[in-house]
Amino acid sequence: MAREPGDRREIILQTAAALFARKGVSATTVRQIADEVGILSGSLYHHFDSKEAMVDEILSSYFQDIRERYAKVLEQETDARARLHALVLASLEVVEAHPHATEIYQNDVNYLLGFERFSYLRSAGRYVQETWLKVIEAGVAEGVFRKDLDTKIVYRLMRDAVWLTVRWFKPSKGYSTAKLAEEITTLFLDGLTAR
Amino acid sequence: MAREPGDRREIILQTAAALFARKGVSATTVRQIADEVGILSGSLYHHFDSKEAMVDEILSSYFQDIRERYAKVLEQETDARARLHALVLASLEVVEAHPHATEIYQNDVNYLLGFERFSYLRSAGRYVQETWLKVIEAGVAEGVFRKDLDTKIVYRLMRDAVWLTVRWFKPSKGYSTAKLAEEITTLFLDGLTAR
DNA sequence: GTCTATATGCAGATAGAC
DNA sequence: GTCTATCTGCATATAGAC
Repeated sequence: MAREPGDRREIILQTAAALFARKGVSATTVRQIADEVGILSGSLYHHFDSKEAMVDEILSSYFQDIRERYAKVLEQETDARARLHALVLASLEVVEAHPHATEIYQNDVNYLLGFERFSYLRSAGRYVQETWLKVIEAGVAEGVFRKDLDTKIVYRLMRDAVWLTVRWFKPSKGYSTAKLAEEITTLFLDGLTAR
Repeated sequence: MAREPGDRREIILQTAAALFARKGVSATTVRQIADEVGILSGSLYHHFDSKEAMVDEILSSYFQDIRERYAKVLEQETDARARLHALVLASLEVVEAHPHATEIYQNDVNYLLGFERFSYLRSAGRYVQETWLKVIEAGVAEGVFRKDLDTKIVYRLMRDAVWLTVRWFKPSKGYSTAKLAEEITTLFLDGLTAR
């Protein structure tokens, strides 16, 4: 199997992402990344300008994917309950596709926002929030969702519950991402109380 | 107002906690801590053995407080719904009392678990999980909570939603910690769907 | 594309004067 | 209890040979 050009670069990026996710960006050294790839640290700079450039590439493509998937959800679904479920599922699929990026963002946003180059993370976060709020507020307006809860608080609770699944959920044959999406949706929509 | 002995130490610890919470433990330097306190970095070592010793003290007292509050909840409440609500409220009160420690733990557990001295964080996390699971499973056994959801998943979703409030919730006159506890409890128990 | 070699700076930490 | 002064090591990053 022939290796594409850019393959090597991709391996470095994957290795770096795994380390950033596990120990944090700040605590991960370029030497550790190089060691794991099997080259010397100086050689990394043939592929990337800096450690931050690696993080940047990881997170940029991450948010690009989120935008695309969220846009599709808004296109395809109209029913409030179905839309919220689709948003949960799309997010879990993003987590599955980019577990390292998700973890890096969740753990290190505060740190990264200290760098000028990562200020776009603010607008990326805002976009996600606006998408969820649109769906939740439409549901409330239609009378499908409760009016007595603060929509922004509902969003934040769902957001943290959904994205933090990255820390403990690994899809398996017995328990798929789709099944987890079902469980999360019914918990938040129908509640834990037996009827 | 006379300053107690140990006051200075406490100020250093608070300053360090705020920095650790904002930028992460690894990215915070002892010099930054010292600067903010208004002394030189070397002087910190009169009060603490190392940077990690500061983190240790912050997190130890944090989990001690959690244990005490959780024990009280189990003592005082017996009804499943009331117990779950009390657990939510107790956790939010811990967040309010130790916002920095909460954030440090949430953001940096993975990194800290890389140090031998922080391995106790594993058992601390286990204790919290067991307490919640006890309450949730009792509710299911009593028929008050649904039987068709995975209790461990329900726990993890609630856990992340509750503890991550530290990132966005600041109690105010118009919106207290108690009110947020109500909102979280009714969302998880009764669901978002209008009836 | 990787290596050798190295610049440069800053990290955590210590010893002893004040 | 803080400062001065400093050790030691490791961090990111670069230049140029191979």
